[in-house]
Amino acid sequence: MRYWLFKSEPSEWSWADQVAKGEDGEEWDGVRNYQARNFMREMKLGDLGFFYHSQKDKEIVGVVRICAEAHPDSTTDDERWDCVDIEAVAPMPKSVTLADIKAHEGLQDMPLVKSPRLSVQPVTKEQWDTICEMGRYGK
DNA sequence: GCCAACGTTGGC
DNA sequence: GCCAACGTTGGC
Repeated sequence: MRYWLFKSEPSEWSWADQVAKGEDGEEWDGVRNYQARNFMREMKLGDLGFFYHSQKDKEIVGVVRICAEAHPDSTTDDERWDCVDIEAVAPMPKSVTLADIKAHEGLQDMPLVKSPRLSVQPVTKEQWDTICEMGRYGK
């Protein structure tokens, strides 16, 4: 099982939009970046991810699960682009802000901090556990 | 195949 | 709203 982070601008696609989709999930489409695509190709059914709001909020607001592995992006005919489907699992009881992450020992190496523009990123088990604790995301 | 130009993203 | 960083595109 691996962990990931999905970044979205809330005005484009927010956590509320994701939750509204329920168990059907939604394509994480529109990604036109090779690194991000490659990460999506590595994702397995059941992997978990953080849902991050960029721009105004800059915080992790919820947890999602991969509910379909990589398949062609339906928003383009360009066969280079694949995407996965994700479904909302639960909100973060306490959202974890970018400032929190930057201030926290051991989290400064996250791509979120180092490569803020990468829209899909891997998260290590240690980082995952730390952030869950910060967000009071329980077992 | 290189590299300059351009567009986009996202933090501040 | 600005600007820096980065990735992609396209001309050569």
